[in-house]
Amino acid sequence: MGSERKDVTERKFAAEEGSLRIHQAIARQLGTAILMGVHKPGDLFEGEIEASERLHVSRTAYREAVRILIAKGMLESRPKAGTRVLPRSRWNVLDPEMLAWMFAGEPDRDFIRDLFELRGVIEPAAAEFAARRRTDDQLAVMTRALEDMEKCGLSTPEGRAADQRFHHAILAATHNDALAALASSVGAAVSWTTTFKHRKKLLPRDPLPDHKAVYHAIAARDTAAARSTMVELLRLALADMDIALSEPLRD
Amino acid sequence: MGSERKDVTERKFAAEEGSLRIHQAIARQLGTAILMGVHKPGDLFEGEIEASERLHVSRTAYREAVRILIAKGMLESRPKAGTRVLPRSRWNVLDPEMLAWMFAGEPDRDFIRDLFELRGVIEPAAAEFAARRRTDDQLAVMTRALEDMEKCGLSTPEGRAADQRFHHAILAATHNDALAALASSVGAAVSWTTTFKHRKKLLPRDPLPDHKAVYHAIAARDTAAARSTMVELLRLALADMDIALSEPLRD
DNA sequence: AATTTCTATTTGTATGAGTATATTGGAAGG
DNA sequence: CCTTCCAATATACTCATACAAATAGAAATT
Repeated sequence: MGSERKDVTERKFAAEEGSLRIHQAIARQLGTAILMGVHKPGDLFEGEIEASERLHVSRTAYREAVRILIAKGMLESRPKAGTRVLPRSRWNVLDPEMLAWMFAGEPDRDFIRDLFELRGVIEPAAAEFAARRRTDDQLAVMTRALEDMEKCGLSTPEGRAADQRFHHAILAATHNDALAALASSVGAAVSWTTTFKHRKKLLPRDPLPDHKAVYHAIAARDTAAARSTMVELLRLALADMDIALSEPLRD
Repeated sequence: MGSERKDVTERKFAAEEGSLRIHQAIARQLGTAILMGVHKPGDLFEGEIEASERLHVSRTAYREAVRILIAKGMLESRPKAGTRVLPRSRWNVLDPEMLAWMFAGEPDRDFIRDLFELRGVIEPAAAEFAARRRTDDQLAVMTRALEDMEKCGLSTPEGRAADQRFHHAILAATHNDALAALASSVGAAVSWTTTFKHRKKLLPRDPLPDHKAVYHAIAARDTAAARSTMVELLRLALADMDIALSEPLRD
């Protein structure tokens, strides 16, 4: 009975980090380790038996975790050759789960810059499409998101969630599944913006005016204004991030 | 011994569709079924035992396949609740493997249109960044890709591969991992362009001039020209696709 | 030196038993 | 009659073990 109890606590420990299923917990653990550079591209993993024993999980659970990471382009595995980390260029860095893993740890400043640059490419165009194609329902979602932002403020989790909902709604309103798939990437960038701002304690400029300008342009189906107001919103958001100060954009 | 032999043939059959491991084959089979609408969002899958028996594979293999699809955002599974198809908005439609599955079957015209629109957003900006940041090595890759395109022509698989390499090299030359991660998506769109052209037998306008114009702009580090030539390249590519004719762009 | 064959190692697949968890229906309480 | 709570139950999840397949690398052969 003592040993049974020990097993249970060990399992709970393994799954700790957020009450995930074990394979998910292991995938996350390995995934973040890779993202943080503990395992570099080209590195060979230990064998399945050793690895699963060291992590106190069954081989089944460990293998399912590896399958997840393979599906995200981080690993490859072949009999006799073992499982090794793929080059960064093969990683699906825009995968929502992967972005969440990055977001949990200390963010890679270079990648944040990349994400922001992606935002700069995607969102103005998205705003333009949204102004042209949005339905009234989609506009209503933006309305509510903006109201929540105003009510809660960006210092609360609810307010930040509303901010993400607003940008998400714009991408959804493009009626383009490929663009909409980038919602999590854009959302991650949005999230990091406020996080950085908060960390630096530079008490925030009110971001609502920029958002409202975009909103009104989309509501009025004014494509040119939608693009330009979004560009302005991004310019201000970028200015808010100390990344813009400490590392004044390459080129 | 007879039964052993039967087992072997059955397994080989299950894995057929390209000498993949069984879990990969099942993942692909289920994935394409979902993409083709056989299983719609919200649909519940049969239980693990039934499913694995029907497919003549072990629960282990079936479960690993499901893990892959969950990692790509297509499924979700919880004890007692079963495993069900997630709404389309959750699918990672830009995942390279998923694009390959789409590409194998009859393509969804709407999604091709979406992909092309994404190209129109991404590639002009990417060309501009590439003109600014490309290294000589990266330019050399483009040079060779262009040579191969010229040598082989777009009617050969080698030529088409070279076409993709060219566009890939541009994204790589942006030095932006987030943009580079979209290479497979852009590549899929590129690939479909020539496929469609070929299918309609409208014997191809020579695409080399457009490509060379972009190339020279990037070589000369002329950002404005890089953008404008890429826009022109995309305009012509779009015009080539009968999608542009039969379904004359929404809006 | 190049080619082929062998073999040892590693992942892949199968099976069965047992656990954990969330849903659902029903009982207790309002 | 409606709401809240609880327990029964179906389902995925985890584990342990055994065996099969594949392949990288060594060894033998030409």
